[in-house]
Amino acid sequence: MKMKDTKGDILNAAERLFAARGPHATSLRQIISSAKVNLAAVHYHFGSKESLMQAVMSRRLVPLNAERLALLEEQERAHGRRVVPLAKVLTALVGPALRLSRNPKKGGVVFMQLLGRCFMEPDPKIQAMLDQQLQEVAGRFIPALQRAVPKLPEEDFFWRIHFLVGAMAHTMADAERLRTFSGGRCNPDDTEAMIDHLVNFLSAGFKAKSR
Amino acid sequence: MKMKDTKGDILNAAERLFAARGPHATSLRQIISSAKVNLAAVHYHFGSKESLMQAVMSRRLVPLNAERLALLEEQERAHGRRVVPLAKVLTALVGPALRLSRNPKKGGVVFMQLLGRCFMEPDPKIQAMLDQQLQEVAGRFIPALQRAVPKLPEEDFFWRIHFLVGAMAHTMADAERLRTFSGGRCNPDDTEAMIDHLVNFLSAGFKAKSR
DNA sequence: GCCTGATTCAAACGTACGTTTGAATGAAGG
DNA sequence: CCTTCATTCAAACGTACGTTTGAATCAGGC
Repeated sequence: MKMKDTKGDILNAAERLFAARGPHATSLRQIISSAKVNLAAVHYHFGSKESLMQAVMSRRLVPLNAERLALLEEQERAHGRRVVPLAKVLTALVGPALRLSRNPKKGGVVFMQLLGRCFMEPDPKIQAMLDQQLQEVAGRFIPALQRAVPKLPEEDFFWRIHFLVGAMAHTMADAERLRTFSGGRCNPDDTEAMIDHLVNFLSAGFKAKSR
Repeated sequence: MKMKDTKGDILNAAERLFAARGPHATSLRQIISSAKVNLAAVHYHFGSKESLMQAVMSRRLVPLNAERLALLEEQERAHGRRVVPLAKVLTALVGPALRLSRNPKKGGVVFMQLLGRCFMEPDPKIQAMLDQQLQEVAGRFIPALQRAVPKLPEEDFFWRIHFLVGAMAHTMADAERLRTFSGGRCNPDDTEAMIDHLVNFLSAGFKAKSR
């Protein structure tokens, strides 16, 4: 009855270390030392460091993106033929990602940080992987957002999507920094407050008059 | 009359490669090969890879931050005892950084990208360096921003600073991505338009009613 | 009890890294 | 001309990396 879950142990250790130091700055030897498994086990189970990274991301991203799409569909169902309000769409998009920090079974704050970092990662391999994972989400959310701000010129609209991604990624990657920076006035552990602040900020930004 | 500027060549090559692949993923050998200098020259002139990185950043950041402070002071002088409007403060903060891309003598889009990446860098050494370089700017701009939105509760205020940093950093690090993502509708080469879009977005976000 | 296939393991592979060394080079001063 | 000092250079240092290998271990089926 050993039941040692080598594969899962590697995934968990890799997730934690990738998030803390970045994928490039994390070595396989650090991972296997933390997971207490043999070095060759990584290549046996995953094939390469790059495939391991992909597995780390997929494990969490697939359900996360499914949740985003489900929330959006729920809103669209609830609103029938009417347009889903901007704040509802934004909440369906950023809520599941930020809420990760409240769910240790899904990686908790650790994976949230890793996901935030990946948005900023220069490595084209990681970029391609992320783009692929986000393709469906983008395809569904962009039209929904556009319907929510129908009078906004397309150029403004895409700039604001860009700012949205930046604000969201930075919040995911480094919410903890805000605690000290704000002198304790902000508490990143209060996830729902964090979501409200972000959605509130983004909503106002999206609704700004174009110039 | 050789006049070869080894030190400058290294700085330029390092800046370009650090920005393109990230400091951690760039090796000294890639840098010296691009700069066409000897490997030992890096340690002769800079001492270590880390010091080189610091030199790369300081060369641009010192004048950049000076420009930010000068613009802010100019606004404060122009407005006398009245409060400097939010958009003016934001422009003084993000304008000089985004305008880098128009000034090849100051590193152009290359350094802008590197600076954006550094905000997201996990490496504590880089974080400490950035914090130190930004200390004076933060100390001057935060009160100015706070005066510009005096009715905003402090908790909201600091969250929005956080979102501001994320949107700005992402815009600096990856404005080019928006060109393809928007299907050509957005043109990151038009720096002044980029600044307007960002300031417009951030202003609306900062002015949003607290909930 | 042995065979089979999946898993674990210690050891080594070749490569690339940041850094150091010590000699060669080159211009300036006496 | 010789010394001096800063700079450049080729070569090597030791270390760490991702990956591969082949044998050891283990479980379950016949």
